[in-house]
Amino acid sequence: MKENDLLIQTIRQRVSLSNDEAQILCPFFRRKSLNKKEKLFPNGAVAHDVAFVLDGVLRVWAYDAEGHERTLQFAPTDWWITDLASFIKQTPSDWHVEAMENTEVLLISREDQLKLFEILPQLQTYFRVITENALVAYQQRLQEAMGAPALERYKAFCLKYPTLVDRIPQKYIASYIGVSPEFLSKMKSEILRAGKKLI
Amino acid sequence: MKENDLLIQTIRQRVSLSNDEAQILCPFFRRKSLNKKEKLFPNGAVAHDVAFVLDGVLRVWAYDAEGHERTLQFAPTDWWITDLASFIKQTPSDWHVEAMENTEVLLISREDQLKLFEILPQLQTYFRVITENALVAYQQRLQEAMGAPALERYKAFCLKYPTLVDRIPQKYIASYIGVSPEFLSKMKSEILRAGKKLI
DNA sequence: CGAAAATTTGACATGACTCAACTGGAGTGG
DNA sequence: CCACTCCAGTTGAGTCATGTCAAATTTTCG
Repeated sequence: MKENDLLIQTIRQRVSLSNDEAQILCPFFRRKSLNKKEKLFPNGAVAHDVAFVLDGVLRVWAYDAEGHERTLQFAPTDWWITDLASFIKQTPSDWHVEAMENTEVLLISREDQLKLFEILPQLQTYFRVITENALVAYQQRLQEAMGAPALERYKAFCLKYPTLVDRIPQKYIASYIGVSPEFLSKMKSEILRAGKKLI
Repeated sequence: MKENDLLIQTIRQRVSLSNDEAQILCPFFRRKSLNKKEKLFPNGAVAHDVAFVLDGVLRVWAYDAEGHERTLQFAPTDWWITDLASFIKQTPSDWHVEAMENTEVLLISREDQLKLFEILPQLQTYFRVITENALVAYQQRLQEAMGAPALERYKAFCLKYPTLVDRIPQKYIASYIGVSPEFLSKMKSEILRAGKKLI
């Protein structure tokens, strides 16, 4: 049960959960290992599960109208991730959920998640709260995407994902903040040339 | 209680609610009228309440880095709206929630909402589900904002808010899709000139 | 009817993209 | 341990989508 410690601990940051309740919860989750570049589910399949990252990094992405990769989200340790639209409606997915490194996750299916909400009401509270917070984060990011210049969006990324900035290839950061890899490179060299500190 | 019918009916589209339960729920809501241009709460105050629109239209907006208005969301009849970040944390608000017409709403405070979740668990389910759906909508919109040209975003707006397209001033649509009012005007005349149908 | 607001239009400016060439590491196999 | 390849990153020239500013026009509404 060692591997579930992180999960329990993370949930307990938001709602109370007795040891007995934790024992009820654990069997609902399955552990899975993904190799670098491996996907959580095949292209176009239904996202049956939501993943809780134990170690490694996952990334959700899709091609845009011009055929470029656009990254919706990164998920390092103790983040939840899936194709939410596919997961909540159990319809074919539009997004790829892909490991950027060898990654360990815990999985729970939508069906089991809804069962769990019946058995442990505070789990529904937990997911309601993290969904509310995620919604706020997307609102802010949309505001940035529409109103802030690319350099500001890069700074915001560096603040939000400090552990990833020097860990993942830069082109994926570009695809997250919504600029071409070339332009991100130019912005960075501009920062250096001006001798400015980023934050 | 006539005025609460729309609320009950809207909730019943997602979760079951007996007549007795509906009677429990109603007293938690207060009715309020807003005049055109009136705000739901003063600039910078805490968003104590979330609003359910009975009639009229509300709009959530803020100034971006360059001092332009950016519209996050419109809420016509039977939509929920507030400054979510302020509402869930009960911290001072960054966004303005403003009536675009004379508008009737039902309000419930965060405190009462959380109480209600204890009394009627399916209400928590209801809000979890609509929050999940809102999150998916923001993910799609972010993907559009980053990857799709302005004309596509305008078309998407017309599909999402068909009742608003010819009801609200065009400059607010521009501030929602993230372009200048001038550029939206130019796109529209381009569509006409080309004789193309929008959808 | 008249004033204020919204929209349109045009000339010009610019941030960000494309394409192509080049540089530099990281891994691999001989 | 070298040579080769492959990907990521950099740089530059040219282009395009969208923004800015200002003026003209239309619509809204008191």
